[in-house]
Amino acid sequence: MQAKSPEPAIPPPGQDTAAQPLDERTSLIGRLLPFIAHRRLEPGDRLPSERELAERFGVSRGALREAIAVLETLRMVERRPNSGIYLRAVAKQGSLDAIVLQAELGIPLTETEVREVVELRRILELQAVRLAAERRNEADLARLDHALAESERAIGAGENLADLDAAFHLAVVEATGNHVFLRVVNSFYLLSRARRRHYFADGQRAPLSHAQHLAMRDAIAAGEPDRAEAAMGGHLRGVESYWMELLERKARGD
Amino acid sequence: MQAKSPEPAIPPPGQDTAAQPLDERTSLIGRLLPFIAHRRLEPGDRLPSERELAERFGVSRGALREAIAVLETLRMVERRPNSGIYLRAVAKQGSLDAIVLQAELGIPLTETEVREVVELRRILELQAVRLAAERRNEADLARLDHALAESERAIGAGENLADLDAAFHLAVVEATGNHVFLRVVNSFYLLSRARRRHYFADGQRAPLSHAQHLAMRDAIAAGEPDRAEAAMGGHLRGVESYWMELLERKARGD
DNA sequence: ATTACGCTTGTGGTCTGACCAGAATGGTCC
DNA sequence: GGACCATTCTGGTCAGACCACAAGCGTAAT
Repeated sequence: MQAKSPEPAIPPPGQDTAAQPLDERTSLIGRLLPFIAHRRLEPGDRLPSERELAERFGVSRGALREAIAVLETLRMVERRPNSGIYLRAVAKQGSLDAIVLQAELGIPLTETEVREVVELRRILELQAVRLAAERRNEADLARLDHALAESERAIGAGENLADLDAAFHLAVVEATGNHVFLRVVNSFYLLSRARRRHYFADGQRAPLSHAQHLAMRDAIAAGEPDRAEAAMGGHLRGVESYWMELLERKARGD
Repeated sequence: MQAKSPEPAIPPPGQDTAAQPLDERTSLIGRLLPFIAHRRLEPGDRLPSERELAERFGVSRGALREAIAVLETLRMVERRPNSGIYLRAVAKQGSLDAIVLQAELGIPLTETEVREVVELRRILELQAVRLAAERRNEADLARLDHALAESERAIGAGENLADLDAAFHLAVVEATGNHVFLRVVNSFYLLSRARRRHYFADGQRAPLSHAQHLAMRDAIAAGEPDRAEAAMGGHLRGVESYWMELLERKARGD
């Protein structure tokens, strides 16, 4: 598994900007979201009709409808037959994947969202690593070791560790045996992929992270939830401090 | 907020079956999923072409594409231009909302999924109620009290408490101040809506649940995370035993 | 003035048929 | 055997049309 798309391997490994112009073809949804946000529409407000939106964005109704269907499944809008398309209370009703989609479109998380994601990730992963230590089986350990071996190779080759780091963490969650758990955490990793590539662009971080992963693996293999949780806690603290510094820097004016 | 669609209020309050014939118009996705499952396609396998699928399901290519776009955003399939539509490793890569969608389509959760959802819900809500007790503000308490008042009224009127119960629990999560947290938990409640209506169809459960909610509210208002967590833990235990009994009954042959 | 009816308009939902660029394929030629 | 090229098939997109239905509005009857 791990990464699926080829991708330009590693761009100029300096940084990934996370704010690329999104090609020139800017996916339709990527243009719809700013449009909605810019109009300051309140939840419950009606959007322009499909025909009007299609014309305004210079696409056919079919393409527009496809985009709206996606926004509907993410619970951002609601389509009422013979009536219109209505905005929903995104913060309360929107799905986690709505944020994932925005991230994939290059729209950065707000400061609040960053803090919330960091907090929730800690909650989930601390609990996951405990359960993993209690339940891991041979296949789980093999997955962990495979991810670790791949990481070691990648570090030696100077590759960006972002995806392999994710693979390890997801292997931990998978070791809980709870696949719904895995789905949720996977969304979080998709959410922060761009930023995590930036995180690991600093070559110093990869070896430290890897060492902490090794400690975690041992605790899991030994079946010691407390030690595993402590290891994960310390590991996350490092990542979280990165995020917090990022926010402070942005608060000071980038 | 709470419920959005009218719905027949409360069907014959005996049970909700969770396996309705899905009207006659059976949404296209609701037919696509069984088709994929029935063909025993492995992750990575290619689906028939859009044209072929459209013909097979008796719909236009546009309608078919809309459905595929939804499945793609839920990370169940992957569309590769000029190549085909490919199945993804749903259990590992699929989104939480994919399960929500299935539930809304009337497809019941597997036994494994039920156990996983129950476990994850406990993890999330225990942590949520702790944070709520630490951070709640006036607006949060007002939301909790509003939900409680509505519940009291509904119990008196003999209405099904499912949605108001959800409103209370979501108000607890909202009191954490973490909106991403709220999104995740909200998905869980959407996921089990039908079953929860069945749960509360037993009129005896509503008053007990309400009393437990009151205790939780007090602990949150008092700012006592431990007591709040204990209250939530006991409350969840009741719900979980319902689910486990359901599974056992199904295991014995419905 | 008030009510009841019916037409017009606008909406999402759907279908048809067509074109495009790019991959995948398979054959041909060197 | 390997490089090349034409054909086929794919998703992606478009334009134009029809449908059922809700809402609004005007008219007609009360």
